Amino acid sequence: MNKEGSTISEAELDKKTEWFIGKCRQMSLKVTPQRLAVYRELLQRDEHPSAEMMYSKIKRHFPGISLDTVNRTLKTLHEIGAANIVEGSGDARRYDAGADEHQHFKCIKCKRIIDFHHKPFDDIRLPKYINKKFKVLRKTVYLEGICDLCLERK
Amino acid sequence: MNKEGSTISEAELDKKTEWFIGKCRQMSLKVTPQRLAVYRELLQRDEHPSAEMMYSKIKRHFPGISLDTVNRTLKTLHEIGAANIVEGSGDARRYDAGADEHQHFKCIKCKRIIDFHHKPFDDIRLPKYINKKFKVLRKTVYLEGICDLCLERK
DNA sequence: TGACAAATAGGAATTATTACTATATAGTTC
DNA sequence: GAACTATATAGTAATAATTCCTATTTGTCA
Repeated sequence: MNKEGSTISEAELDKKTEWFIGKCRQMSLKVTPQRLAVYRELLQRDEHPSAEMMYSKIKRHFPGISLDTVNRTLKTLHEIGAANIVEGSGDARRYDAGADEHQHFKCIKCKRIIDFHHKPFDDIRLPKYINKKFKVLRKTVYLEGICDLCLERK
Repeated sequence: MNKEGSTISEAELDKKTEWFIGKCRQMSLKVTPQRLAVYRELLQRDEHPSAEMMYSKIKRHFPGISLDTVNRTLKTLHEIGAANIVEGSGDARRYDAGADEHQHFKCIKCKRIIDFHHKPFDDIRLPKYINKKFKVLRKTVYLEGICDLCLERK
């Protein structure tokens, strides 16, 4: 691993950048320096940054960029499949009364969270090295997608 | 299921309430009407409400309550094990460059998100009724706990 | 009942995210 | 390669989510 959390080689970086430029063209998105900067920065991070983290990093090499641009660009990257949003993140905190074991499906349209229970998921086994390194307080199978109601509506 | 998403009987509600009161005493937390109201409301919801959703609901029967109290109370309920926070929710949106398949471990202290990869998790099979009802775009095994660095620091 | 620690209301402050708008620019056309 | 046009950007304002602050109130226990 290189410095500052980077996990990618120069060659790999260039290859991905080229792919990204092609993808933008294909989607009729303009290849702006800002977009390139955001994408290339994200490629070099393995810490799952927030928009704010990305912003403060990119600003060093690209002083004029705005936070809104970083936000918009990350959203755009996600839409064209050049970035993932870490599951569950980015919406208001949600609670439940902690009843029996169950798993969650979250609708990305209406933000509804629906319980389901599939017994085999109750006892997924973690690899030893995980339990050795971290104190795991919670493990679950988590689904995201479009719920039945939003599918109809569509 | 009863009206308005309630899934719990009167008897069950009273039983849980009693347990909750005992738990508060045990933890030297005062049993305030607000706390009871929040807990009992949460028990009657199966929609995984946010603080805001809880607030607007509770206010109907408890006009004076403040949003901050609902927020604080939900946090307290979580601390004593009377409520769960839905995995991942409540923090800023986080991105990654969408490389190879992997799973996430999130540290609840420092909010760091760490990748790990356990091959068996790549092909967990969902029950048929899920795929039938929802369009699942994403499935993952998600862990939460305390990371190695925070364990040391402690 | 009285004393005290803890909890609350209400508002202010912070943080995260999105919206708005005038300006700038990538990509295309000629 | 100059001009055009739709898109993207910077900067700021607005909104949303959450937490902090403080004076006041209220459970709890002696």
